[in-house]
Amino acid sequence: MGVTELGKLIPQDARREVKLEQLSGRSVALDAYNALYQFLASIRQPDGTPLMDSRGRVTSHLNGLFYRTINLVEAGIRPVYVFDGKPPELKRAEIESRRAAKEKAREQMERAAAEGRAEDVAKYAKRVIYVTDQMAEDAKALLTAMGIPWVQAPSEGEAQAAYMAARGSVWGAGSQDYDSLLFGAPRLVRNLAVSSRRKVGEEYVEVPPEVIELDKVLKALKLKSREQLVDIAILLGTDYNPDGVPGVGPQKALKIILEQGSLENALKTVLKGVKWPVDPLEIKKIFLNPPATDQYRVEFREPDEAKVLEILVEEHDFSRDRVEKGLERLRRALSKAKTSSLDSFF
DNA sequence: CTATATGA
DNA sequence: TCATATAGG
Repeated sequence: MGVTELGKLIPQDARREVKLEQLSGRSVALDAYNALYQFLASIRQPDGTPLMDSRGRVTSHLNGLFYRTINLVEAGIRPVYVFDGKPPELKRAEIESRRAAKEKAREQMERAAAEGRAEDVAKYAKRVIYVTDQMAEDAKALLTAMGIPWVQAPSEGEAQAAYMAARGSVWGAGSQDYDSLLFGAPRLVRNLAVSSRRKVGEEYVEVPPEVIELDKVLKALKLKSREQLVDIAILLGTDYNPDGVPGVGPQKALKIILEQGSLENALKTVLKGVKWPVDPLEIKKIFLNPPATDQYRVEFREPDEAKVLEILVEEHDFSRDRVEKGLERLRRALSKAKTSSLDSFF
């Protein structure tokens, strides 16, 4: 989810649309949960069923991860996937409320199925998506076999990705959410995919990758610091207070922080009396100083092709032919990157 | 979401 | 070669 409202505040001149190839040679710390969730949401049959192996285990996340990763590497991009750890205590209420919403959607889906309303089944199925621990483990195993680095975050994955970008371990953080900027990533890459066509209603619109720089965002909004951006986000709503402040939208939030200078000041003045589900200053602390580790390595390896085949073909019933083709593309892309003197993967 | 088949 | 439809697991 993240802070969707914040997107409305980020003007066009702080965004830069790019072609995938323009990111060649750059490394990006990708929010793995974000990616897996999207694969699970979109890689489905028309009736809403995800891809599954013969034992009924969902494989949509592996399908998406395999091909997306190959495409990125082919474009010369070095992906590093960052997995979530333990969520902050502050997120507990929101996690519970999401769980409840999914439970409700699951009931609606079952009713629609019983009543033979196929379209509704597909609709509700997309609300009942869980990225399970098993799926994350599957994804890590596949990445390891492909020779692609991944990092286990102590807490929020986006915070870890931002930390890695901030200290120069990677060029940028990749996610659909804007939280990476709040966590201090100097650059956020959104829509990092190849086929960038996305369904909007009945139409398909092109959604190219875009790079958003924190400095440009602050400048465009005339903010003094990331801290003020965090303050605005808290007014708009974050994962820790999803509803934000009632009656405060992007423009008003910006105005309040520009005028008051800080959330602390605003709380004493224009926001006096506002009820918060959790202490807003605790939210601020998480964004400004989130748990992150420096126990990681951004190291690419030769793919273990036999292992990839074992996981995808033998274990999960992928077509051997397709996987071999994918591996060949990966091998070629890596060897190309390896011989290029400008940018070595290894 | 992405690969692949299909057919102008 | 390209756009569009459909399968993938």
